[in-house]
Amino acid sequence: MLQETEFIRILRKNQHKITPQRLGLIRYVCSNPGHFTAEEAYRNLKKSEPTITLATVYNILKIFTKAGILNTFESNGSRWFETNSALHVNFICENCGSIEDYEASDITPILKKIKESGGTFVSGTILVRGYCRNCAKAIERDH
Amino acid sequence: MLQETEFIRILRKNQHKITPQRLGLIRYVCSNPGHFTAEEAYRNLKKSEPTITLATVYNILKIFTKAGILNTFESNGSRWFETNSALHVNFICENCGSIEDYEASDITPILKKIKESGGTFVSGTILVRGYCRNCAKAIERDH
DNA sequence: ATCTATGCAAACATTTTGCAGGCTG
DNA sequence: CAGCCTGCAAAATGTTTGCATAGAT
Repeated sequence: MLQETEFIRILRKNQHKITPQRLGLIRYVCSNPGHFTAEEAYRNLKKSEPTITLATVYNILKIFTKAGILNTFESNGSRWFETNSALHVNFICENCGSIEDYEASDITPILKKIKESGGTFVSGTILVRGYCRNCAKAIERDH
Repeated sequence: MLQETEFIRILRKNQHKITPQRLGLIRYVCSNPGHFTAEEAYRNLKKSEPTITLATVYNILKIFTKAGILNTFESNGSRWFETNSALHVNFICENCGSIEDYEASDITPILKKIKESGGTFVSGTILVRGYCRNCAKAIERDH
């Protein structure tokens, strides 16, 4: 996987050591390109790194986020992570909690305004709430 | 204040009683049109309603949000509220924590895509992180 | 009079912290 | 082998819950 070596490169550049736990998380995010919480990553990492603790996962996730490997946002009482790609819409279903990505190519004008007023962009998240197709259908049926 | 009677109307329509605590929160949000947490609202409401508790504030905030009076999002470990206006950008400074609004007139195409795929829109939040003008300047000075 | 809302305290969930020992570079 | 990282336990933070009483309609 190309991304794996790229992520290692980024970590090394930022003077971070490549521990088995960190490598495990890199592999997890490379093979699970969706959204996940610390808890989910923890459960998954335990398979390859049985001694790992949640605190370590939080620690690693914070480092990865600062390094720009991950993007993070808060929703439904916990923090979510995703591989950091272009600014896009996270559509969160109010019923089943699923998170779905939508492209948002038309966002750049917003960032321009912020820069014009002297601000510096670091990261962005667009959260849209509603009911996903499946839940919208199910709710309609209940009427 | 025009909004005050409008908010009361909305609550009544949804079968919610107008208690002094709720009226206090309505007045707070009408006269403080920025962003606030439950804790901040609590501190403010205590002035006029000294017996109020945080739990009640949370309760009221949830009701107001469901009724569409408030919009809510999570950031920096806690939940934020704002009077629900058009979908806009919340620019959050990573350094000082300030939240600033930016217009986002060009968002509608995104919602269109969600509707086209069968989803139902409820609410949306755009969070952009970076450094506000003041902090960006200060950080630059430190070099 | 009815039924909902408040106030209180305790529970809960998530994230952070401090430190001793272990491992990477 | 120096310094950063992990694992552990405990603490801190923010939010929710259950229940008895008070209050709005």
